[in-house]
Amino acid sequence: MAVTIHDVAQAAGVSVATVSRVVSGSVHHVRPETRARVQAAVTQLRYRPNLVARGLKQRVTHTVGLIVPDISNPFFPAIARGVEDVASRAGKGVLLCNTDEDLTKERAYLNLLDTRMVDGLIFATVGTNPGHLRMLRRRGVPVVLIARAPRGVGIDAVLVDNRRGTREATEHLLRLGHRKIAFIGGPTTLPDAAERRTGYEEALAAAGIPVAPALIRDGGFRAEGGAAAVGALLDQRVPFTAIVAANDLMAIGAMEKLRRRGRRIPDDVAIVGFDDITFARLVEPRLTTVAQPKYRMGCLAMERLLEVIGGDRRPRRAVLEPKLVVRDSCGARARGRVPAAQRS
Amino acid sequence: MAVTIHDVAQAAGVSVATVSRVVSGSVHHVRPETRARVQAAVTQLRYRPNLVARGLKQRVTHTVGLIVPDISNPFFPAIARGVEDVASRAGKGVLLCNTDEDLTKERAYLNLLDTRMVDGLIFATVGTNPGHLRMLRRRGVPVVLIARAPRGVGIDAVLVDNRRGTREATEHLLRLGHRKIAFIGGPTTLPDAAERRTGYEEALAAAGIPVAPALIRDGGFRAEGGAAAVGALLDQRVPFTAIVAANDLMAIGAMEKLRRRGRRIPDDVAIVGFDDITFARLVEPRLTTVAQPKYRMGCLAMERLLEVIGGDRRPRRAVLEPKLVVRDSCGARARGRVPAAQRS
DNA sequence: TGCTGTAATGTAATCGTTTACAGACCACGC
DNA sequence: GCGTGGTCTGTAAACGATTACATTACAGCA
Repeated sequence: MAVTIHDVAQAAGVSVATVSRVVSGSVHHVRPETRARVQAAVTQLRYRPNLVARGLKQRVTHTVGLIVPDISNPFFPAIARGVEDVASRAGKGVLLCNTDEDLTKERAYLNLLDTRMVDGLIFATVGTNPGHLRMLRRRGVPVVLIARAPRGVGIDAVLVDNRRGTREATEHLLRLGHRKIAFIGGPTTLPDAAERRTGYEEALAAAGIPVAPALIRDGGFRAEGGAAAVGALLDQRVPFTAIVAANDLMAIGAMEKLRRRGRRIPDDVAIVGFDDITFARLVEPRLTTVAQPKYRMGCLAMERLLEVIGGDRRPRRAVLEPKLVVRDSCGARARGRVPAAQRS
Repeated sequence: MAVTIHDVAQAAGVSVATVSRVVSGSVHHVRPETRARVQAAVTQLRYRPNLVARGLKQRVTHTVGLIVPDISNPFFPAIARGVEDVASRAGKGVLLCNTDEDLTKERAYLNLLDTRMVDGLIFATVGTNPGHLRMLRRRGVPVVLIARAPRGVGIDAVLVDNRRGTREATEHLLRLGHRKIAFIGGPTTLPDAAERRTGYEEALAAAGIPVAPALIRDGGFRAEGGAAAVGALLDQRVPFTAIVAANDLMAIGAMEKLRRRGRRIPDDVAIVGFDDITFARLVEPRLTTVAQPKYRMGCLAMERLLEVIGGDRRPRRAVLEPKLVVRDSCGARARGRVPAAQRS
């Protein structure tokens, strides 16, 4: 059915080797006249080399795997987009895998991607337990981790400085006069959730404010979790005037809950998120948040992966600086108003 | 480096054909004893068949292409997730492609996916001009369109009833007493944008209300466009008490703008969106919207694609019913309050 | 003239599978 | 005793490319 290299060879009156040399732009010499004849046949027959066959022979499939917990989590699409943009420019395809942070699925995908002979992997997932990673490393599979990386595994990674992010967010609130700042964190088993909490604690410590366990809650990185955490805070009458949320989803969930309980933002409670997902600037009030350069992280990860595939094997990790984007949810931009903590 | 079928054959003391028969679960008979020997060798050597080689021989790559305009547009991740879930259950991989609705990119991807011998394609993109589609059809590539389908091309598709969606949204506002209802639409070149507008006009017509061109604006399906459209409406002092937006992004942009101009939602202006993206229920007030079953659409499209790949060639299109999700942005749930249009 | 080197092209092996075909073996029925 | 038919297994030819190696032709040179 499809046109093969044999058809072209026959049409041009040459051997398949010659066609291959012309088509794949090999270094070998081909007489200009022959080359022209082959090219004519190629265009006439609309020949396009079969990448599967080529992949089998050359052991390069021009395919990479992108493993995320859940593409419908708003944090990942921008990353995926960055990865795909760079990949497609380099002629590589991106196989999308959702693991739901389920170890079984993750293992299954890893095996699958191996049998598919992908050229490399980008891991933007949590469940990356070092066992897997070490195995991949041993097998020599090019891998780049993104957003999360277990300590002590010598693998390339593109990360942001989580600690610095929450530290700056907390410092911002301190500067605005807040002293009772709650923290809604992610599952503490995740390294980045732990780092974000550390940043918050560091900022408090530097300001000479003791860390109050009652002010620290787990919101599981989900909007509902953020709402629940705030609900508990209010129910237990723990006093607070500001919140640092370890991601935007929880911040938005918290805002919603605060509003239902009659608290105004930022007048009664100031809040800062983390990630800067698309909707951070669409909620009301617009959410002040620590921006992760998600798209750029995706690009960088793919660029690094291309280098690793190209043979560069000295694990490097890029740690990007997060950036505090000040909007309206913390009261800093409300010139006329005075933060709740300073009133009365 | 990698373990091949030859290694297994040697280890088990049989031919590669026998190994293949055991591994691929072919119908051929293999003596239980031999089978056991082979299986032992397989597990001992950790053999896993090379899908590239298998694909070349069987002309099946267990890969499908998913073509979307932009995965970072919040409408698509849920679709992608549905597609991927069903695909992975069927042992197929999903190659993600972003076209930005650019015809050149689209064509490039189509060629690429062809040379990669993908088993089929899911097109969740706008730029689907019938030329492409007809070519695919001619080549016999299994294709399923999702969310958008040009008329008159006999290709499988999974759609929602756009007209009905906006009609119900508009009827809902009419029932609440609104008479001056603005419509913020998408680019009218897109068939679904046109359908949504038609639904709005039908509802007005059925209520005996003339369609006022001044109330109809193009928001380009983007948040900024929604804001701009509302801004223009206000600047030109076109009176309106409610808005139907052809997607949630525009609705959210519009809400933001209304708020900045001092209009309260839903008291001064009621608003209904379309799509029910994740954030529709996170904005304040929570957005009433016409829900598209995005995840299910992804699942259905992939299920249908599997059937088409399996040989079922009679184009079928599934038209799903959208569902109006009533939240707080239209005033229907605010029992104590009276819609602005009925006040004084 | 004959030898050598190089450019241009062809032949065939290879990548790792599947599978058509053939052969070996055995039991069975006549 | 001998064909016949059924299992089981092996051999080798695909799939569609790349590429090591062989071959040819011809120019340059002694």
